[in-house]
Amino acid sequence: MELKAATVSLSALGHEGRLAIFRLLVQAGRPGVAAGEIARRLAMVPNTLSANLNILSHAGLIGARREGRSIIYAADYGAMSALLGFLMEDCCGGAPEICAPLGDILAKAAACDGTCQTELETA
Amino acid sequence: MELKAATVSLSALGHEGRLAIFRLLVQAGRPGVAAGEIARRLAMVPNTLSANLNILSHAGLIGARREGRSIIYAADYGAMSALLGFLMEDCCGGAPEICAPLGDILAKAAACDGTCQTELETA
DNA sequence: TCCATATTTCCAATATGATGGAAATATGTG
DNA sequence: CACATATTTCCATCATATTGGAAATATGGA
Repeated sequence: MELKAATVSLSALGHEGRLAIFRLLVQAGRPGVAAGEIARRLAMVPNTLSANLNILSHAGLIGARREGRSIIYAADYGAMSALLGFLMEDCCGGAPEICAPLGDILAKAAACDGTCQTELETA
Repeated sequence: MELKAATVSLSALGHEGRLAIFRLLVQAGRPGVAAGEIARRLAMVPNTLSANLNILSHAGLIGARREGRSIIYAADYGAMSALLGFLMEDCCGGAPEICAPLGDILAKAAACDGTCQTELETA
């Protein structure tokens, strides 16, 4: 990933509504969530939601598929991974003790065993 | 970390110049880099740089200390860790196989043994 | 075909962010 | 104190993002 693409992704996430949408989809997993359901859960006006979904989608952070009358959105975990990797590239100038805890926390989150939420909260 | 704070951090990073600054500091490690040195390396006009450093600082992503005539900026690895953790909170709805690779990549980055750059590039 | 549901597109008003020149402040030096 | 260096603040301009109402499009069902 290069700088420009990362900028697009981060600025897409740098918006309260879009970040809420993205997190909802990250937590929802592969099945994803229909646009209408997102609007209901986050209390968003349909057109605003649509614009924001479009921005996230254009940034590559989420994907969409049609299912009957609904359009289902889902997080793109590969894009998310690339983005986080980019942020941590050459992290801390080779001093492991600085950024090791960072990896620890994230490894726990990736374990996805149900305990990761509380462990993250306390971190 | 709550939604609003994460939004501030992400939108601070969602800008080409600021993201370049932040990565430079993340790679520089704890010693940090003087403002003037950042300006030189990234070819930025002093006042624009100052404004952007201020935004990153206000978002908590970087810290500053004065050293003689210079002001030295350094990445705040704790804030970075909290931000990445927030993005991955309750990741993927409990399906480890989806976001496990994400943790793998980041664990490698956190290892900081000098090989992490190439490993990240290929990921 | 007609209607209901789901989502997007169009549009205009408003707000927020980015930029750089010039001046101001702070520190160190002779 | 006078001067050079380092960085910030002030300010005005310009560009971009956000918003929601209303209309348009797409799908499925009677």
